[in-house]
Amino acid sequence: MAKKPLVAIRNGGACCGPLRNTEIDDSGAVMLAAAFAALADPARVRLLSLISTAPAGEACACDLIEPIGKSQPTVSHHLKILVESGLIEREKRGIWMWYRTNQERVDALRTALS
Amino acid sequence: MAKKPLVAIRNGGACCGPLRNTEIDDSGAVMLAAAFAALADPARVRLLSLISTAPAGEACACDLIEPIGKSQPTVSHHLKILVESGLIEREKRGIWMWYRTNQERVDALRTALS
DNA sequence: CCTGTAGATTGACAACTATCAATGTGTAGA
DNA sequence: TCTACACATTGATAGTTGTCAATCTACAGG
Repeated sequence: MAKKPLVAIRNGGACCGPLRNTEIDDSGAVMLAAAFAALADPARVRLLSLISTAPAGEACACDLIEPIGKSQPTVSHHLKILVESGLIEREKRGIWMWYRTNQERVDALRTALS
Repeated sequence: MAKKPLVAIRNGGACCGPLRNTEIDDSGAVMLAAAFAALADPARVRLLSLISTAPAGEACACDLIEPIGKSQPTVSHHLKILVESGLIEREKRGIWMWYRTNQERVDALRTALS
């Protein structure tokens, strides 16, 4: 039976360092996975995009329902998941609910993919 | 009944542009959501991390089972999901299966969060 | 060929998710 | 206070996901 080499045969020493420098521990993985799960639905990806590109970085819930093309409770449900993940925040003004991104959290995800 | 202003009250004109410049369309959102779904489990986040930080950017499946702490079929299942998402690739050499990241796909995710 | 090993696949089940209709809650105008 | 509105919450249901035991496939050494 062949013995597995300790290091991959390809690129064995000459080239490129690892694609990431930092190993992700277990609790970090749980947090990252929860954030990625919040983006694991097309409706939520589009909601984050709509909110991020909205004027002044804020969007009213009333302007998010029609472009998503789902029922109002369903859009509200997706917004709640995004809020609970920390990727967006919400604030009530009058009868409208305004949403904006939490850029710190989004950046944390981007950093994890570096 | 109050009339909703066309633009958010906060930061109304003076400051900062949108957090993202590009609106994400529906088919793009579906693809992005599928990729994020592949990272929506702590085991898969750790697998991607382990593979990315492995020497020469490659890791043997046999070295991935113990650190994940799940059964061999379960780890194989998670690796399959990552492969099908396009975030990692695999190659058989002898009796071992070697995994490496598809950096182009990972970068696409990072760009989407910019 | 036979045998041992690496790891993928199958089958089953419990846990979770997306969706909508119906309903509840809080706000503003009359 | 009554009414209309914006949006959250509830309840129900169909579809999806994570997990492991058991099994299958392919490779290498003898």
